[in-house]
Amino acid sequence: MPSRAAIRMKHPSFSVSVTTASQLHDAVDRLLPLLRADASHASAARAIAAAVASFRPPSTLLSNRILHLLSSHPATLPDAVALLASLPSTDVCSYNTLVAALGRSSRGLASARALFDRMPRRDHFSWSAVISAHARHGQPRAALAIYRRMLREPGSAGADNEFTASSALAAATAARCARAGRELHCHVVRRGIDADAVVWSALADMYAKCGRVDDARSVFDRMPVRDVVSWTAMVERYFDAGRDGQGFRLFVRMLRSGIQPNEFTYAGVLRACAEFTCEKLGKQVHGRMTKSRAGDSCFAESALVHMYSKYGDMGTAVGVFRGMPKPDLVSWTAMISGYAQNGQPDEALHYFDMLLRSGFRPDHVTFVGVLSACAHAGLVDKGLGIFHSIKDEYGIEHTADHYACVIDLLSRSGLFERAEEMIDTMSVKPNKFLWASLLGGCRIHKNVRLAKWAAEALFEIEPENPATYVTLANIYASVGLFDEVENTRRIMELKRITKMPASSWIEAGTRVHVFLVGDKLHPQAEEIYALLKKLYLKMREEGYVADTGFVLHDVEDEQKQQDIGYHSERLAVAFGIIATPKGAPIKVFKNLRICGDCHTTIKLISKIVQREIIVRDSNRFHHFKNGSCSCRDFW
DNA sequence: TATGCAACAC
Repeated sequence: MPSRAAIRMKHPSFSVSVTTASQLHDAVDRLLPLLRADASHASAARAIAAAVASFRPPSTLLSNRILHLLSSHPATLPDAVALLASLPSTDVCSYNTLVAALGRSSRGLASARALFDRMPRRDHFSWSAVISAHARHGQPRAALAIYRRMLREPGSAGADNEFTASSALAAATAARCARAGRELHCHVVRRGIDADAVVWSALADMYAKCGRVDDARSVFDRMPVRDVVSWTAMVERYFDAGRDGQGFRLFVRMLRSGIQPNEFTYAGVLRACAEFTCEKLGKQVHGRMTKSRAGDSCFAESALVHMYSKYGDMGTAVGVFRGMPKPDLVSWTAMISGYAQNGQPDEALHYFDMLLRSGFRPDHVTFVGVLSACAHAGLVDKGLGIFHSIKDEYGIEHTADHYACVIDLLSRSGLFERAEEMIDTMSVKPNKFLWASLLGGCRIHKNVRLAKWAAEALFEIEPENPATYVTLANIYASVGLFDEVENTRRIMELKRITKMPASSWIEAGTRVHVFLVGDKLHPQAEEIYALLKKLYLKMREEGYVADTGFVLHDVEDEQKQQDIGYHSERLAVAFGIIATPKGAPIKVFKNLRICGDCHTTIKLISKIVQREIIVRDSNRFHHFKNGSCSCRDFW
């Protein structure tokens, strides 16, 4: 006699009417993907679960299916746990499903472990699930210990396969433990489970993330099979190591090998294009992505939004965003941060409002974007209001990054007492961004006392960073404390800290042209210098006087003007005027922060030559147009 | 059940 029950239910997006077991199976199949995507189907799942519970005689198969269904969303996980406890007999599979589901979130980790320990019998599936759960949620050492326990345990020999090995490798990777990784490498070779693409991928990734990119590459080269994951991972690791040339070359080889990049590949390559400012390449990759299915993914498209923001091209960024059928929180956040960095705080706040109206819950990264928009715009009250709402309204704990944004906001606006008070009373440890923000504010407002405090904290955190010394020296120079300037320089020399040379670059034609201060190496150097001279004459007619407070050395004024007159960003801008068509915008990138006098000068140049000039320095964009800058001189 | 995983601030 087959089991029978009558279920009839109607939910907004799910209605079902079943009487037989096979119809019930179908219903579970339909409901599973719905519930996975959306908690609103939880009640439908519970209703089906209740119906199955009343089946007579009880069916183990059906119970397992329901267990599977309830495990597929965090909202119904507790129901799954209760169901498992109520079942008269449970097989390994039911346990496994639940251990894996619990282990997906860090909150469920402890319960997953407890359940795993209670299991009467375990197979490779159970071990693998519990090892990777620990590796994923910050307990990689525990994961490795569980793997070792597995190897010791009698009767678990069959569990030592490619699944458990790759879970253990992921744990070694997360622990950044090359020693454990090497041991695992030997182990898989000895056991002969090294014919699997996933194991090889995990091996290569382990070496790369432990800082041995070349070892990773030699593993990669020896792989018997390479799939899209192995290629993507290897390309990514080159980018992580700052070896962009090798990364891009490997990406091209991947394409030539006929491997179709997926959304992860594209996202990674686009991020690298943004980071290494390869605008032409980025656009080519965009074009290629659009033609492939991977281009429809939110994942890849958010990376596009981010990339165009980093190029200072918010027009294209917003175009990509509007074309997205279903932007997610990351996409929205990318838009907000993009507008913030490009000096359009009103747009950033507008997008924040729209995000809220679309029903998204902002996360801590979203707030970094929103707060930095307020900071760049000097919106003190608005920014402080949002800062407090993070905790009071959204129940998110303030992170050190949030504090850094607010300190940025206060100190840019010269509100040093409030900044000091906040630093003294904040609930988390100030990070380097916070101190760097304070130092930056002190630079604007020439606050020597707090600058010393910030610099000292930075010397503790990152003693090797030349930027701290240079900024501090510039602050001393700006108030005429030249003994202190000399002192700072001496300390730098003593500690053998060398300034990162300032450089600017611009893409023109098929090349990237790089300039250093006073650089005459460019083939068109003569033309560039002649143009600058001509521009300076025009500027002087308009009453411009060089602001020499920004030069580090205490030298004769005339010499200062010489140095400042040929800063790398000016050379690049001048070259841009020569090398790009009349009226076209000029886009320059600089590795350090733009100098104050260059800022003034480029404003004037934008007016004289009637061109939009975009300068992206180490921390934000300046859009110069007709004599003014998008940052409203507030930087 | 295992590998690769987008957005943030100086």
